[in-house]
Amino acid sequence: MAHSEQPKVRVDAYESVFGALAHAARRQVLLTIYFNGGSMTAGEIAAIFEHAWQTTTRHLRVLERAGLLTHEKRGRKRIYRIERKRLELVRDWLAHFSKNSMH
Amino acid sequence: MAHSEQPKVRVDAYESVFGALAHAARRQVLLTIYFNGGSMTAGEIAAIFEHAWQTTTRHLRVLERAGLLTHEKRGRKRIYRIERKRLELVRDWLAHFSKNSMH
DNA sequence: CAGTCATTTAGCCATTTGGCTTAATATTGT
DNA sequence: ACAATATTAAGCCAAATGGCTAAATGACTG
Repeated sequence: MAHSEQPKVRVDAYESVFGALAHAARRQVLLTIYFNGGSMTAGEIAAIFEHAWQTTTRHLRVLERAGLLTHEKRGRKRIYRIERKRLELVRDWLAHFSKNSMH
Repeated sequence: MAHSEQPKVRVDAYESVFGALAHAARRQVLLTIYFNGGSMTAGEIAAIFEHAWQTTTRHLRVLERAGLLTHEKRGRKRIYRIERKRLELVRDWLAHFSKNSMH
């Protein structure tokens, strides 16, 4: 019966999104996918880094848990897509500092 | 001779700012200071949390290193002030995802 | 089916983080 | 000077993070 579960969900959303953005490699992943048209395979993404593939896989998982990426299987490839909408959560948080309440 | 030292500075800026925002307590500090008119003493800030003061001091240090806070001594108190301008760095980063380059 | 390709999962390990407690410092009031 | 106040600094420790390597999965190819 629609008992507000929303707030906690939201809070955790901030937690996971800000957490995900806290690593340079993950920010880089988002930018790269975006400038590549919005989606890329795991392999293409991994190729932009020097560190081991598996490390990138881990970053992708973090980004996905945060809702910033989704993936879709296409044969033996996995295509990751950026969820631009999810980034708005950051913008929303920043907006608090513009509501010029009482200054 | 103005050899571009700017880029690295900028990159580290993203690193420290996003890093600082990755912890709920630190986001809370910023919001609280902001809604308190932009500045608060260390004690007032510490009072909003259940954990030990010293832990808050640590968070304040992180926020300050990131340029999101500055402080000023006033007798035995330390007044922390939010640097709203610094938050624009986040907005700037997000802006990359609006430049509808090639989509 | 055996082999290769694309990718993830699992598990190890060093480093960082974020609590805590116990000093230390600096400023003010008596 | 002495005690009290406001606050940071230092150092300990458990937990989280982010690398790595080795193994597993799942799809395609001959």
